[in-house]
Amino acid sequence: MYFSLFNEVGIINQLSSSLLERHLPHGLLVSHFSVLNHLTRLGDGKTPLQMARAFQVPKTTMTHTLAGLEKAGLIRFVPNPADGRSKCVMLTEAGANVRAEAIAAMGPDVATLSAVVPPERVAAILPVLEELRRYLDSARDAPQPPS
Amino acid sequence: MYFSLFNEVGIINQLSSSLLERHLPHGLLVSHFSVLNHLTRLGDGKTPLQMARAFQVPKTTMTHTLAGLEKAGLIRFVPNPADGRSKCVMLTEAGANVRAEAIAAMGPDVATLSAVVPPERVAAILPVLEELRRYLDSARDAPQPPS
DNA sequence: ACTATTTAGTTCGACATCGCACTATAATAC
DNA sequence: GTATTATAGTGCGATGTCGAACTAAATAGT
Repeated sequence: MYFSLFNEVGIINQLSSSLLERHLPHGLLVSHFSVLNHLTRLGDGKTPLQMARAFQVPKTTMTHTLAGLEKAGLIRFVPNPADGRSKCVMLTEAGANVRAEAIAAMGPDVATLSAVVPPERVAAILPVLEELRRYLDSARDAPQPPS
Repeated sequence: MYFSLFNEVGIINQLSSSLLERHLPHGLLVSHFSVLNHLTRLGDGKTPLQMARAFQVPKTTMTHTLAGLEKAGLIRFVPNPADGRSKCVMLTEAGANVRAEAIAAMGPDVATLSAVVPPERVAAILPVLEELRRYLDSARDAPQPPS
């Protein structure tokens, strides 16, 4: 049954990604949107490594994603005053706008979705998913116990 | 909140994939395992296109995945007697063994997981996820992913 | 103070995914 | 029966992801 669970999760991830990307400016992926969203909700000034950890992706992936966002003018880097090796990621106005527009563009879809799968049900499954994620996260670096 | 949902789903997908791949022979990915699993549970003799649709992936992706499995000797192709353009995917003994061994190797992990997130809770959220998937699938209208 | 180790970030290479264009076969039209 | 259209699968190119090795800066050990 756990296989079915992971199977569903995989397909939902695929479908939701492509659905979201349809509402983003050309060339922007979910990974880019997620970063913009993160910076908006939790405030900018984070370092790339912090964000890599937040998204559970390798830092090389974050480097790549941030490079794309900077090239598009949606974020900019400032040196980290507390650490010469590091940078701080700052959201630009263009970046905030792109995020806001994407969310607005998704409004109708979310509305339709919430009619099919009401928020209560989502709220009901979220804690389970979070727990699942925490377990998987903890099992990520811990090899299977000796048997 | 739906964003959080998709975010969790994305991370869970990532983590569960790498966890599963740790128990697969070197070079085999989740996509390969999923195909072996599918052929075992639903019977072999399916065409590549049928499988592409079942997994919601473009057919080019399925071509690639199946090529890898054939190269590893885990499946083999036979011509489709009903359609000269098509093939049938057959599971080999080696393929069935690899699947069985991977599942056995995951046993302890699944056991640990089921202690943290008991089967009842998984059973409770699966229908919601399935409904979510059905909606997303139906909303995937204009473009042509598979087929 | 000086060296060793750790850490932030990048570069590079490997590879999975996927869209587009193409071939071959089947189904349909007329 | 031939021409048109639709379908199954593949080759190719572009791109995202990620591991390994690298550079530079910070911290720990002595």
